[in-house]
Amino acid sequence: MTKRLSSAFFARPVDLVARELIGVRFLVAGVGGLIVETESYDQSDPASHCFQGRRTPGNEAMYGPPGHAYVYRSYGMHWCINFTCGNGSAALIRALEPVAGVETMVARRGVEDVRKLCAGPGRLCQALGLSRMHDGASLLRTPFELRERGAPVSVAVGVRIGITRAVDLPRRFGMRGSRFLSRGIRE
DNA sequence: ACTACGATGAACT
DNA sequence: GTTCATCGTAGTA
Repeated sequence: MTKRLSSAFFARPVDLVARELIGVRFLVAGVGGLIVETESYDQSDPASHCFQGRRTPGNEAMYGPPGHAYVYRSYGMHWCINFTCGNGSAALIRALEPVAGVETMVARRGVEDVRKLCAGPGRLCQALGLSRMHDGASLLRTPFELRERGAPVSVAVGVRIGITRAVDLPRRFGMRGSRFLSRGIRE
């Protein structure tokens, strides 16, 4: 088994962390898979919840220590999870390649197609059972398990999805050739 | 109290 | 590729 990620992994520039998260094994209570798609956000980014140091009751976790979960509700109905990297920055986890607990994920999602279990931030959170109760929790402790990638991967960089501000920034990272992305990467 | 708006997903052509 | 249902959150008053 590969090594667990340390808090130092997250205490670095968010673009680097988001890139290096590709291929990392991410489990919640034993259910999950390999991270194949991320996006980065920080205070300088007009598309970020923390743009220019903006603070709301909901985004406090992004100003907390690196290596914690920032879970927010999207469109009033989906949950999305970010890994905090300090100082109002975080990497949004957008898609996983399902590896462990596939039956559990199928039951939670109500779909059979493995490619649709974790392809998208909302789907991924539903499949892993993530919600507001995980907001602010440390990623280094139970129920989370994050392990270094076992083999090198090729990372594609493109523009982000589903935002209306700063649409041209190259802050989306994906595992090149993966069939489990929420969408193809536009490089 | 009232309103506007999504870091989406599902269904559809 | 496209449309659109849906509702919590945050901003305004």
